[in-house]
Amino acid sequence: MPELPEVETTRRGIAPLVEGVRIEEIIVRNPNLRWPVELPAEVAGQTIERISRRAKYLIFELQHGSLIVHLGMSGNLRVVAAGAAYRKHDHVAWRLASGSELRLHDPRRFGSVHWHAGEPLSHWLLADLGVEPLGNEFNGAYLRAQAGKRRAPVKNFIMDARVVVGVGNIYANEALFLAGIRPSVRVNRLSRAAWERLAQAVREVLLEAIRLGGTTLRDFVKQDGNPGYFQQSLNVYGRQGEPCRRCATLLTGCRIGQRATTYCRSCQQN
DNA sequence: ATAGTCACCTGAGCGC
DNA sequence: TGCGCTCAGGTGACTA
Repeated sequence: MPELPEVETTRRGIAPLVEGVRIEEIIVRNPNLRWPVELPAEVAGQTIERISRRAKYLIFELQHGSLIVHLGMSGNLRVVAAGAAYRKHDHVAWRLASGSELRLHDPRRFGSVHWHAGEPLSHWLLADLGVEPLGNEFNGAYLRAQAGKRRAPVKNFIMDARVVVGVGNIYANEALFLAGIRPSVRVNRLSRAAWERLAQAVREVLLEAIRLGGTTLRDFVKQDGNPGYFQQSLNVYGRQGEPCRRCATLLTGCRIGQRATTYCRSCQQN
């Protein structure tokens, strides 16, 4: 489900409800997520000092280490009253001293929960990640340098987490539309100006999606149970065969890197 | 090193 | 109503 805006929306939603609160107990109802959930007993009793984000990972910074949570394709985190009935696919629950419970709900179980005693960014899942798209190092020159002599389609490249993190299938399609770049173009064929437009478009689309609370396609809900509203702003994703909002040309669909791809053959010519 | 493919899992939607 | 098929917001591991 979640790309960077949905993860950030989740972080902002739960932060005021969990920061500074002690974890009384962690209940692992089903450890069979993407990786087995194995949490040492010492996690209970610690206070959540801060919840931060790196890429699509949420980092619960505790007193003596971190919980690193990924929501996979279908995960969400919500804070509910302690004792509320479990729903199907509520796999992990944090019983909090505030009397609430934080719950990880993830039908497809592509999400994960890791305990890491050291510096969180040194965890193997986080160690080799590329730059944050909303950070200072991310710009056209950086993308161009990273592309080097590579020949991957630009859509694959922009979704490569070793280059830049947080850009999933929805926002890759949307950013390429905003930048006027065809998703299939090989990265060694893009001009300086195109890279600059793309960096700007990625930043713009992510910020706007965060502002609107993310994109709700099927089941994403914010921590308060409400959906995000960015789906109403989608220009191309999921709109194959429908008219381009800018020029009314019918949008073209194809698959790039096994993922559904939609673009306007008129507006996106590089 | 890079590009492309596969796998993990459940649920929704569609055609028949 | 049911069956079988396809597809879905991610990403590590594998193959050439």
